[in-house]
Amino acid sequence: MRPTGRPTGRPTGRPAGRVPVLLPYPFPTPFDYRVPQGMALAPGDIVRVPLGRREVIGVVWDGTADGGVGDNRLRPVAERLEAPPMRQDLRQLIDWIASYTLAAPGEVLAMALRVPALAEETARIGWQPAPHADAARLTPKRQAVLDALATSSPQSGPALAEAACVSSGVIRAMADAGLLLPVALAGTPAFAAPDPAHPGPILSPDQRHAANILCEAVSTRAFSVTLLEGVTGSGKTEVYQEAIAEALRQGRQTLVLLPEIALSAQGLNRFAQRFGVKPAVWHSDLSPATRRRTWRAVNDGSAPVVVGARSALFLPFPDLGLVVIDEEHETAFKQEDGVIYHARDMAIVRARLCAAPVVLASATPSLETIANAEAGRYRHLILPQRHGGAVLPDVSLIDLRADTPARGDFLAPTLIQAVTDTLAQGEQAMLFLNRRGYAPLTLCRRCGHRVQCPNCTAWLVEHRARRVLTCHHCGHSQGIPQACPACAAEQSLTAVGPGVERIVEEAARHFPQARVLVMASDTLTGPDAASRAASQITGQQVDLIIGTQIVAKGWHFAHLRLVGVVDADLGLAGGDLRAAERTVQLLHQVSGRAGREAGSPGRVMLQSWNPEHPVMQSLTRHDLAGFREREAAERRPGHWPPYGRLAALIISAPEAADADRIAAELGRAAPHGEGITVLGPAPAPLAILRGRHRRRLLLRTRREIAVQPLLRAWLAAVRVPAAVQVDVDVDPVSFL
DNA sequence: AGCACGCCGACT
DNA sequence: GTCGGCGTGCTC
Repeated sequence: MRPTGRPTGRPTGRPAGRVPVLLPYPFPTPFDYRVPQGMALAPGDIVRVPLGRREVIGVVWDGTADGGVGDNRLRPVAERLEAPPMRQDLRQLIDWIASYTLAAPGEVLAMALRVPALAEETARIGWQPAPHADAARLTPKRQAVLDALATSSPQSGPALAEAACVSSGVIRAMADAGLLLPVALAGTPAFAAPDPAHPGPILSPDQRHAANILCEAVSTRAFSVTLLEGVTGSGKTEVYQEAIAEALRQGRQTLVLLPEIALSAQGLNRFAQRFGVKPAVWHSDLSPATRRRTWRAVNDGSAPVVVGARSALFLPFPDLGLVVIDEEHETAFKQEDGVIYHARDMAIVRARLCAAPVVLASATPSLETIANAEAGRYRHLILPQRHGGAVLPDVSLIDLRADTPARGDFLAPTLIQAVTDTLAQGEQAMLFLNRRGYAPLTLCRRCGHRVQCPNCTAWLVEHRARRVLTCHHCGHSQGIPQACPACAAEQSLTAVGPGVERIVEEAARHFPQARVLVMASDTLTGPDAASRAASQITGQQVDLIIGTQIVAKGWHFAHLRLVGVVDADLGLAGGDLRAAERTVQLLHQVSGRAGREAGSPGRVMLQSWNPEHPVMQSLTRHDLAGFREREAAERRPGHWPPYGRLAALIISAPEAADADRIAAELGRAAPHGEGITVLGPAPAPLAILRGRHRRRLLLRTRREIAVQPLLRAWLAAVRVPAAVQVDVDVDPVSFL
């Protein structure tokens, strides 16, 4: 990554009375406005400006207003808002991301402004009992509300509902009936200050050594990147928490980026154990009020540590002193719609703009990060052992060709026996299958018809519990037909292949006494649901966990002894560039859930039809280094990432012919030269998505050749009609 | 992104 | 004869 074409530094000579204003819309450049007499404006100021026949919010931008529009067409800035200005590093980050991803700067700005922080803080409303309330005849629930208020000061609606164990509807009804009166509450509570001196866990010598190096990086107050690599259970979190402690001692802020689903109470509790309080959190589930409060606390520095998902990248830190990216290899950091960007890479850019050190933590670092470490661009720290004497789980393969599941089953006899034994010993087991629903394919036994999505090139997935067939790409959903839609045969449709729901059904047959918990993204919506599930598991209210890939993410389940992977080959099927890498990472992470306690090693069993595959072999031998070398050897000669650069063009249109025509034109206009290769155009693997026909082109260059100038020239050479959309994906992760 | 302008089908 | 569909184009 390197900045291309970013406006540099401050303006030198701005024409008097004219400012560039970046608007949160997909215009290619900022618009110029006239500064009215008596209004002083500086870059970063939030302003209201006329646009067409409406007024919109924008940000005074850097650089010279270029006079591309004549003075006579200039319209005046309507108002400078009182909102806190956007600081320079964030403006630079927005320009940088736009330049790198080829998105319009305004689209990137829209992400940074997608915070209700610009709105005035609304007064918080609390409730107190009306004077006559206790004289009225009350239902038990209403009485509980009054009882809760009797012993406390006025409380907000949600807090009161929780205290009285009633739903918010009861509160609302009582307010409507005049039994509760609104009062303004005092200002919002501040975020408690994490205490770096709070007694934390005792670190092993390896951890101490790594922590010291990270603390040194923090106190240097300069940009650097350190890869903290350690097998699952080696205590990476405790190590980077020491770096956070150092940033706190320095009085500077820390951003911890996590994949969304890992933002559960489990991780936050570990933070609380170290620092005495929970950190500020940032994710898509926050209520508008909490978002606003958090945004302001970050902006004024009163939230010293924020743990957040990828959008936390755009928070207004005044003094960022450390960026931690946990589970660095996670593909969830790549945003795939709208502005297509990789939050890990952009967080590194932000850190560089703030002169802050970065810690990348992972048990299975991405090949990109490994290559950066090997090239000396990143420091590389390795935690070689599991912490506290725990040993790595024993990983074995089940050869499905020899140890074949019974007819209609997906679990091999060996795995069934292992689960039975584990449960008999009062310990927990987990079955992992990275596929939601009941069955991925519904097939007519009579005519062979496969039930397809009407909008996408994809089979509909049966969700038996919800009694629907649904598309995992566009969300289309329909009832399960009684007869075959093609040949009208009755009772001929049959479910083919397993999803987690079907494994649940099978588990109920084999392990009838087990208390089963299903963990899938459609059963656990949001960090709160994930937290509840985790506490059920740690509280041993569950014997058998059946889950999709969300079970892989950083959980710590002390009593989990056995992990069975139902279909270890699943991720290898697509055969794209990163299929093997992703499979190793995912299965290694899942395996890491087993037996993290000292003295009780866990077991992992991988069901595979192809146990000789290098991926399977490296997993059983815990030989990630060997796998990386093999993978590097395959990618290096062809200049595939990380030894070269990739960018994808995705052409989509409602009519296949339009997509084909533009794809062909782009193919003819493709850049060429030494070290530049263009593959395609070809139909995308998801040839139709949400009713749009899709074609792909892939640009590959040697590492020293930046793709952005090539892409800009390429796109400028082809006129694209409005019906056709061309999306640019720099550093693609997904090849669908 | 909005919002207008503009050119062809079914309604009071 | 108008209301309204959304295709194309513009907004400093």
